[in-house]
Amino acid sequence: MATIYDVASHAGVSPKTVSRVLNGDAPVSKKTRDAVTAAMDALGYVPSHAARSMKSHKSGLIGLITGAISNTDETATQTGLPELFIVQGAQAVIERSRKTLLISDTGGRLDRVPDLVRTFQEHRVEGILYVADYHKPLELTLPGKGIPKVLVNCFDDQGTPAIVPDDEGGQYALTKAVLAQGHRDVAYLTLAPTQEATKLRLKGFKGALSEAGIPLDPRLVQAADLFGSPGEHQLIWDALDRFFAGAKRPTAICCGNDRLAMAVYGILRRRGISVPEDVSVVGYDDHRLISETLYPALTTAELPYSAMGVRAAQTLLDLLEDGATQPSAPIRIGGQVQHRASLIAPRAEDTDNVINLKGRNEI
Amino acid sequence: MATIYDVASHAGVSPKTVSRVLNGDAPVSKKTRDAVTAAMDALGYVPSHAARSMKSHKSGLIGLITGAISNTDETATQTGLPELFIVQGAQAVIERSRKTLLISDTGGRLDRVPDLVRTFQEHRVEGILYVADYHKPLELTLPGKGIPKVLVNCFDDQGTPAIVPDDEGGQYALTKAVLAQGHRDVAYLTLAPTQEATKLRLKGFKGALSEAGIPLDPRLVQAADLFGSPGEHQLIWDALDRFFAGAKRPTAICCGNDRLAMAVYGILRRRGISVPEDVSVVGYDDHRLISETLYPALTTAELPYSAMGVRAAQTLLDLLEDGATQPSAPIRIGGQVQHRASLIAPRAEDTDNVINLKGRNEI
DNA sequence: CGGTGTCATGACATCGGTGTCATAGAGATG
DNA sequence: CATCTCTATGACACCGATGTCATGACACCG
Repeated sequence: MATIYDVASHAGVSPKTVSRVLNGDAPVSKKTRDAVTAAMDALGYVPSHAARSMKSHKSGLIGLITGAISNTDETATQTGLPELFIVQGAQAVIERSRKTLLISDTGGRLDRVPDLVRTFQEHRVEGILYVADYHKPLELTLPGKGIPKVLVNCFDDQGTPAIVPDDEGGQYALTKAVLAQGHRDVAYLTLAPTQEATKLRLKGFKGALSEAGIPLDPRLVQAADLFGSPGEHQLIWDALDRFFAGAKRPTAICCGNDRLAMAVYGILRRRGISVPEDVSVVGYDDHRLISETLYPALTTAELPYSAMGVRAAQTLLDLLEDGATQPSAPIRIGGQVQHRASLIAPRAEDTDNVINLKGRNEI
Repeated sequence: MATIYDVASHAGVSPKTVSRVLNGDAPVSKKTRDAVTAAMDALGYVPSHAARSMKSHKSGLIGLITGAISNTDETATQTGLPELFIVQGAQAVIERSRKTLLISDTGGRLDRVPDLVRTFQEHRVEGILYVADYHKPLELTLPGKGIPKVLVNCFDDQGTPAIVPDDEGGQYALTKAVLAQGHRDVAYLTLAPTQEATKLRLKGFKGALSEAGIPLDPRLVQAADLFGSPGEHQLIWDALDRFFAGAKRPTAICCGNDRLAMAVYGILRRRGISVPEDVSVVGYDDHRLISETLYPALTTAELPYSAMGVRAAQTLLDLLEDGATQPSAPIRIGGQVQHRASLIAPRAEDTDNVINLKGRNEI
């Protein structure tokens, strides 16, 4: 590979002059510049990042740690939308700022994080983005003291800058959209109750109900997420059994994510219940591969992963410019409700019922 | 950040001795080694990759170009399985060889490839993996003359090493599995006819049919892929209309990918046809988010993206060791047929029919 | 006891750029 | 024409590692 010295002698100038042409940081006569440029082309010269960053003490690298890239089939916790979309958003921003993203993954094994950070340190990354596979508290202490960091989809209690989805607000808005269609008996098939998202979304769900003056029927809230493992279909059957066991059958079902909604579609069909005529179904994530392809297309709340990635990268870049930072609460990113064919108004008899209720409540 | 000089003076030895401790390439007395190690710990020393690679002329970096990471929502050509899984496989292998993967993405725009390669060259990557989003001919000439490259999911006519899926073999095996259940009237809802995968799989489909002595009914082969765009559901309706228009209705439907199968499930339900009792459905890709979650779970052929990534990385590493390489044909990677609930034997009357036919053919 | 080999260590140059400072000319000015 | 600015360029050191070669301290040998 050609060096700046090769270019210099080829063009009959000093290496420093070549450097000046490269960086445009000092006047160079047009004649010299042309000669240098021609030499660079002729030799196929590309400057060495290593030499540059060594002198400048700036690597121009941002490290990103994720589990997405090698969620091995074994550990595959396909909770919802792949973190990949977060990486997308971050990549776009980082690249625009003329830095390079160094992506590493844990392969699903947290104990590999120190190694990855070590590699980042060898490369002298200027900052680190740590991306979790779903909204959760940070499960470890990140090494790499002194390197600015931004957490994405997770948060710690040290005040490290963190970007998380607004689960409560998203479920609230989605539930409002369901109620706006006239539904009053709304079931909620949640993800695992231990998950951060479940707790927050349940809050949003309850908030929307109570605001509409609808008491929460505990029978209509069931958990049914096994991360896609074999027993899950059975779990959903059972949950639906409970939903439809009572006198007042739900006219709409909220699902913990689009993946659950996909399973619910199939199971409802098997039970002779059609979507959306008999019961409306909504998901969460707006995993478009699912939500747009399902028939009927799925109404869902956007999990704004791409926007979160963008925001995280911006936050990190700001942090790199400003230097110090004070602890702050996680930044919550909101998403849109995507209204599609799976959500319609309940049948007339139910609607009447609802209108009566409504009347009663409001008078 | 501490340097080797800091460590040296802290330990009271020369920088070169610190280097020896780091690399273990020359004898160092235990006492000295302990002092150096202690100094490194005390200072939090991490060697500089830049300085090392400058001296050694080896970057230890492998570049990977993909479109996966920022398939913007606009261009989102969600044809099947995300290339992500290819990246996974490659990452695992590269990491095991103590190299670092530098991942860049085109953001769906091919014209950015030269920039990315340029960045790779600045970092002096030792090799490049180019990953296409679906099986296709390479659409551009890759810059970066002299850098060993391996194509994944695509191929050129220059004999560049390439790793592609065995689409023909996969569809052949899958179709055989369908026929083995006793189906004789099998429809095929293909992806866009221009796609490499469509051509190859159709070959496999036809091969399996003809081997079973079943003539191909052209009416039972329809294309219906719009990459998930809005008009697609209608397209599938129409294709299914044609399938069920004739006297002999298909008892099984092969779909171009799992995503199409997901849409087909919904549309069949709407038409009052149950899966798998009335008609069996199979997909392609084994996109487990879909195939395992759909109810009933989907029989499908594995698109071995992870294995392809592994093979590609290995091929590249071999190439780096051996040096020169002679042009070769693309390496085809086969996948397994995943038998799940969506494929069962056709109803008795059809089976009788089949048995008759079979009898006729065999006698 | 001098010669020789081994072990442990250090001095110094080098990789490919860039920052600092010096300097040769070309014009401008008085 | 001497002096003063600029402009354009080069010499040289340095960033943080490591390869090469040299050397001091012993131990061993005859």
